[in-house]
Amino acid sequence: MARGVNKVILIGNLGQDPDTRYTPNGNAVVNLNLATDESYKDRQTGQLVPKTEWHRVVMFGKIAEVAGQYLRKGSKVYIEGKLQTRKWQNKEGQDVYTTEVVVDINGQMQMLDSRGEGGGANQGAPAGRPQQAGNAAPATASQSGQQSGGGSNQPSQGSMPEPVDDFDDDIPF
Amino acid sequence: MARGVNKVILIGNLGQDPDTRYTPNGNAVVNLNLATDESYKDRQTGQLVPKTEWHRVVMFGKIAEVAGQYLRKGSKVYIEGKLQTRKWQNKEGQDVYTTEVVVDINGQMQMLDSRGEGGGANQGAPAGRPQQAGNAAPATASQSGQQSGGGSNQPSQGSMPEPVDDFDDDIPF
Amino acid sequence: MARGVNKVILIGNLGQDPDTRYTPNGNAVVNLNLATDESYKDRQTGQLVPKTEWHRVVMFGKIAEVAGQYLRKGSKVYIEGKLQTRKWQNKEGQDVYTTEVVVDINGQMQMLDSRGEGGGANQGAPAGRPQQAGNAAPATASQSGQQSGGGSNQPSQGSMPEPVDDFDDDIPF
Amino acid sequence: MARGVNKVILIGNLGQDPDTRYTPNGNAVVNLNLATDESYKDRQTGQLVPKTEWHRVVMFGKIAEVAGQYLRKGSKVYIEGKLQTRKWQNKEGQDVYTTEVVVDINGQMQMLDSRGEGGGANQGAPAGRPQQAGNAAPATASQSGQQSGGGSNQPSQGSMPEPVDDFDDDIPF
DNA sequence: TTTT
DNA sequence: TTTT
Repeated sequence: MARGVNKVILIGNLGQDPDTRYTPNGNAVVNLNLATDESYKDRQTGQLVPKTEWHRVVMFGKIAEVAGQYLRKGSKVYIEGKLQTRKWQNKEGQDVYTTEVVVDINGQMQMLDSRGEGGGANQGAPAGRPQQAGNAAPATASQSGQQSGGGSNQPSQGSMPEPVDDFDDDIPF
Repeated sequence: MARGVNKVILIGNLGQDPDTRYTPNGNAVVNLNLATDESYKDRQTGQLVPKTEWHRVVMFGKIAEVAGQYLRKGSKVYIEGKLQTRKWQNKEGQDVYTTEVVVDINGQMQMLDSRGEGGGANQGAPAGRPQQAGNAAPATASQSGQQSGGGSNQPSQGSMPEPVDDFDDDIPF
Repeated sequence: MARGVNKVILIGNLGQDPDTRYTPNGNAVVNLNLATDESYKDRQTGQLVPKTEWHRVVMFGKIAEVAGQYLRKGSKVYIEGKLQTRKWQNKEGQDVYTTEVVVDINGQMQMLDSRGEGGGANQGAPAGRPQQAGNAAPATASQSGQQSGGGSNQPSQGSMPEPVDDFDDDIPF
Repeated sequence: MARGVNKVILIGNLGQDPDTRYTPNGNAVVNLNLATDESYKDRQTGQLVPKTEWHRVVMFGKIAEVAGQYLRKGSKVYIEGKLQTRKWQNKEGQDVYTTEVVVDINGQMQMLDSRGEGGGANQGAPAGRPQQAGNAAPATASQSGQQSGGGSNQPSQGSMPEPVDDFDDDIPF
């Protein structure tokens, strides 16, 4: 239930292969960087200037499993989720805020690489939506009705992947 | 034009009165903090736990003018915008990233306090949508077709309000 | 699961009290007429002309129960659903198509009459969101995770309310 | 401007090549049939049953031109528009209502066949987004800020393509 | 009438 | 920091 609406809809491409982890309960958690492109007219030159916006996306549950298995660097994807800002401490002990698009049991994902390669897939890893039998990937994943054992759509601080250790420096985004 | 989709839809309440500024060209820029509420069931206790998400919203152009004039602390509002992450330096010279919901010429706003007071309005400032003549506020503002002089929908770094000076400490969010 | 995206988002007011029925399984089905207003500039006169669009909304499950109980004629509401076109026969045996916004287990509803009356409520029926204890209505209803007994989100022709009988003439919309 | 929100977001495939026409002012008007797929679990059999929903889409202005030029039968596309129900008379003089998704100056379109053929393109007509120079199609089209000469986003009855003549029988949808 |  |  929610008093208010908090909805994000993105269509973009993955900057890297998705990062898949698992909670202690065995629930998949996938982190993505998604690029959405836009171009605007420069006031001075009148030129059309391309501008890429990067989005940090976190997926839980069944959608995370599908995303981790079938999305690859360059994959085009539709996602629907909600905005969430997380507070954490960097090495200097300072508060840092990271805003993410959370795709949980109420979210949606749809792979949009229906025809051909996902682009830039690593060493034989499946990209886009492979056609071979026994590996049929759903183009869309929604989690409504799912009984996600660990309540992954509202993870407590403790069950979330620790963000600080995942990066080389203080800036996680 | 855009290659990709980057859309945010929020319904929430303002945490404070909006902060209105003007670019050198005289275009209004309004900053809001918007709360969206959600509640989730705690795994341990089974209790319904309320959870508030705060969103930093930046409005440009005509929508900004309407928002600055009619929205107040507590006002309920629908907004449609896009995600944008800004990079800036804090006092220690460290990179800091702030994600905002940008409501520009392509965005939309709708005031939802149609019946009665907006709540918490300061010293005589109009709140909600007052019915008296001569002060008729549009409940909705969209900017499509607007010829926003300063190109406010793609502000260069230079024309944006300097974020660092606006706060008492390093954390702008 | 879905291959494709089919999403409708509306904020509008009810033209009449909601029409609540029940399936043989006891699941609530609510029909609403929702008005969204828009104004456009007339080419000839340059005048701003108001234009109201009416939407036929059908709600299932828990959302339907909440809607039937708390929404009234004039109530302002946010809904999220999907488009669905139904084919039926009128008295002359001709095929007629009716497009509806279906709010089922994947949809969302949020009442937006938080302050004051919902407007036009009939004889003591609760309108908007009444404050009195024992009658606390959720402002928002989402159905994710709900185990809707009768599978009300994909009703077979047989379990749906018969559309023809509900109206005085052939035109159900 | 709008008092209310009326938004439709679809990702689907075209059932046929788009139907392009022009208003007396020379503005393009494109009609599409868009399929969105969904599957639901049958109550009796427990089987996953596929279900296709067909949407009638009408595009105006620049988006219509791009759509008419680059979309083809089978093309996958993202569109954002608004719901509109039109009333007209069939041959028997009866009122008929047709609900369409209108993509005008406030709408958006994004072609999603970025990699490879659009599928089913007719005799050499460009499908999907062809890569060859001199034929570069924008993957996305938005019309905000556009000064559409004929006010195509709010067409009067008179300037719209006459629906009755376009079909073999009384049912246009 | 599409798509996988 | 909001709202119910």
